[in-house]
Amino acid sequence: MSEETTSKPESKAAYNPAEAEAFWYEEWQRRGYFKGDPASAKNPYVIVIPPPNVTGILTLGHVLNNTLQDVLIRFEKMRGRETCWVPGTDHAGIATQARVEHMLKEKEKLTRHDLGREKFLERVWQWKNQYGGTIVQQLRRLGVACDWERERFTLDQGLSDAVQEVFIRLHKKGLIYKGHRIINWCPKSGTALSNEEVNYKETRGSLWHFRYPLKDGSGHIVVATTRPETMLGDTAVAVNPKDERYAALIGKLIVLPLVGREIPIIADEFVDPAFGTGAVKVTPAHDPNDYEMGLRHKLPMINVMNDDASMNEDAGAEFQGLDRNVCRKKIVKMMDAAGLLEKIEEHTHQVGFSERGDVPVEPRLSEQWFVKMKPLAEPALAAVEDGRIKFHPERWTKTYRHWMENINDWCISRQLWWGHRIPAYYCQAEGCGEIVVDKATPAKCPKCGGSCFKQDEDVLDTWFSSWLWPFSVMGWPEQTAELKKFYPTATLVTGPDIIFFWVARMIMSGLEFMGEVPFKDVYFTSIIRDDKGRKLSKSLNNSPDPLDVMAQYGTDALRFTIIYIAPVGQDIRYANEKCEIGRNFATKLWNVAKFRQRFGDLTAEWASLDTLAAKDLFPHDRWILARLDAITSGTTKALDNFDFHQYAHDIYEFVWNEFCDWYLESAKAVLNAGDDAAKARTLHVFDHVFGMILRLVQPLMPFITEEVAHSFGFVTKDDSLMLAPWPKPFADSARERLGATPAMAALVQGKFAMLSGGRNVRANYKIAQSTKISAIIVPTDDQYRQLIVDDSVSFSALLNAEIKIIDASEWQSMSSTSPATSAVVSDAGTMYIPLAGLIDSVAEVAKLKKQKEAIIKARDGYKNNLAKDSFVANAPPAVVEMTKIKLADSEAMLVRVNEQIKALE
RNA sequence: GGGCAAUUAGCUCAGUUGGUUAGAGCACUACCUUGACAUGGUAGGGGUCACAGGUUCGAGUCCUGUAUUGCCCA
Repeated sequence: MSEETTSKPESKAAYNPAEAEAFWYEEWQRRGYFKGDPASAKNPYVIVIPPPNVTGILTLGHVLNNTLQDVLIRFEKMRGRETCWVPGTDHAGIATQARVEHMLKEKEKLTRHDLGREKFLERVWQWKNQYGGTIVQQLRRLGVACDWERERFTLDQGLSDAVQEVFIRLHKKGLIYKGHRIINWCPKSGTALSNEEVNYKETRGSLWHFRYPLKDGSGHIVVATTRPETMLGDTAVAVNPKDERYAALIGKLIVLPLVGREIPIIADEFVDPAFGTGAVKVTPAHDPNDYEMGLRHKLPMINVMNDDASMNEDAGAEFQGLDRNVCRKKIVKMMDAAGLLEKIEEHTHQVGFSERGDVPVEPRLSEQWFVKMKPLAEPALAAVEDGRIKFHPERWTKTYRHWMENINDWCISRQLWWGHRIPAYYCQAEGCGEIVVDKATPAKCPKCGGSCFKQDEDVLDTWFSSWLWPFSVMGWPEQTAELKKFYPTATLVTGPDIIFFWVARMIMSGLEFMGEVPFKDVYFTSIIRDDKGRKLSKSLNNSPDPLDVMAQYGTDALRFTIIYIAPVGQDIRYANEKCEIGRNFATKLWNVAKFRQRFGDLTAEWASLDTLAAKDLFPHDRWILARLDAITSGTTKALDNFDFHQYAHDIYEFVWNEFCDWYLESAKAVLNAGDDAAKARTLHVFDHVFGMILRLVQPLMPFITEEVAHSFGFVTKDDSLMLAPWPKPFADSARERLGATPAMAALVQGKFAMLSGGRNVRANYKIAQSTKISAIIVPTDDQYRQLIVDDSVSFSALLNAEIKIIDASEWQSMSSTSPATSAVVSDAGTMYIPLAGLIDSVAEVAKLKKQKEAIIKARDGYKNNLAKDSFVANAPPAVVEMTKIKLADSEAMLVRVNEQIKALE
């Protein structure tokens, strides 16, 4: 360790996150703490990272997602599991290719076609090697415990082998096929897309009503369309067979305007008589529904567009070469001129946009490779339905089920160069047309014996490699030690936006190729928005750079904050200023350390409480131990249930509002005033609780906890908090021996309430905190009496008061002669604070009367309940019992309040 | 059109299988630089839990409907 990071906290004014972060991350890595050992005998706990795009830079989404994974890994490591978190990136076909193409155009005025495939790919690899590591470097800044030696890239040799193997196996099984289908074409990227890569957006457009003249001259039929340019590819007009308006026209021919083609009027159930005119033009090569109709009615399918969405020669000489939008305007103009434009309606409809290009996709008929999904989907759906895989929050199973039950075949070919090239080879012999799917160019055509082959030009969808990620990163198809030990993985943490793209498909491929689910739990993260609820985006400039945030507030602060503010299953509203929560919390921990530093070295046996028993301890000691016990159970349960929000809140509340506000201040009094034995026992309890707090916080704030643990000797120099065992709740016997029971904790809390009441009096009468007051306490019963007596050192200090503990009869005789007092009536007893000359009787009476009203209201509630037979009969006995106690307590308190009111009036 | 969520303090959110007088952070008010911490402390103000019905001894919590908002799918 360096001088800087081992220096004692007291030597620094404030915690310096940057130093600790840089030092410890290196150190953890150097010591090999992130490595997962497949030879370990321990029960494995494995996560594969959702591989970020190699083009990506760190966003808040990554911060959230990876912090969650890191919390789980660190938590499970402390619980004794053999943890392994496999990192990596994906090659992001379209995005990366577009990036490099853009760069080439800007800098060298070249297109990829100018360079040719091979040279272009060289340039992409060059780019990848230079810039592609950005995000994984940035991830390290976040402190993630990834096993970097296992870092993978989807275009690595091993992963590419897996892709090939899978393609060949599925093809052999008949689950991969090549066919003509209507696909979503992205004119900007120049490639086919899968259905999942299309986002539907509500778009204001027009509904054009065109008159299509009947061939026999008997009139016309009016069709409505949102895409006039596609009329050039129309091969029919369809009406609903039940639609009486058109019954007589079915079977007649139409002369397609501007084109002159004769097309039939057909009847098809699909047509909605209520939409538009009830008659629709049918363009089978440019619309999925029309395509289906085309198949049913054996219509010709005429593709009228080029790859860039300009019109092709089949659109007719007059339109060839026009962009689809230009063509649209021209068609409308010409139809209008011909008197065939009946009307134009405003029309809002859903238009599919390319996820990548953000331009409207063009549905068109095209020959592509597809995966047949139904046979893969069925077992994948079953795995989630029967609980082999659990989704958190559970409701996402519905989304999953709906998609799985309505699944379409997956278009996997992309007209790109950057990616896994499809392992299909076409026999070039004249008239043969054989396609061979294999790992390498075949030597001989099985059909014609020819030896000249050409490999398919296209590459595979990036998700076609990502869906193998949980096992391809472990070396599949080789049967490696990693695969045996680490598959299936434990938990997947990802965003619900890729449930179809990735999660569902990984489940399919895991079951298909490994025969086992790829993970057991899937935690779906929240989506991060800005504080106004808008999505984070570059164009809105509302997307903070996490590196800046970490520099400003500290990595631990950002990690803590993002988990702390993440609502359960809802979107996160993020603003940089919220990181103050995490920063302040880190500072709080740091200051606890600074405080503790003043009282010497760590208690040697801090980790064990075996030498302590209730009789040695102050009530406030027993209280903090009881609270630690509860918080240990609570945080463990929260993490077991992926309730990260609960975990962060529990630990925050405990540290701040219980440990610091009450325990530390109580202990301070003993440490400043008590005897040596009491001081030693207090430090023992303090150190135990603080040590356990550091362990409980470690998964969430690994840097500051490690730093503090080392500076105090909670861990030895060569050890780490990362390797410390996760705290366990007390055994029943220990809880009893220490007297650290929930019942005890409740009594001590009653004492604290009395103290708050006393402080309230001080505040109301503006008595300076430095002014010592006196307080006469009449405890409610012996239990409270003993407790206040035992804690009198801290009690006096916390109120800065000289206290006198007496019983009710003593007070009776005292009160007649003593000066006016302010009274605090609480569960623990009544505290009288003499305020000679200061007392404001009117205000005192008002305060007491307000309290009286509240007590009466509560008491009546209890009374009414108990008066009802139905309540006593139906409510659980424990509730009835508690109500009786509350009734008795409130009546007793009412008596005390009344007495005091009487005394003042 | 179908589905999923959400609606609790000025703002952002908790609130476990229905059971004490509904909580936290931020913001707000007053006081306080006290030997851990002003990135702080103490005390305090602030909510008819979206609305309307219903079930129940008891509803923020369960059911039905309505309104508003967001997301997903077609």
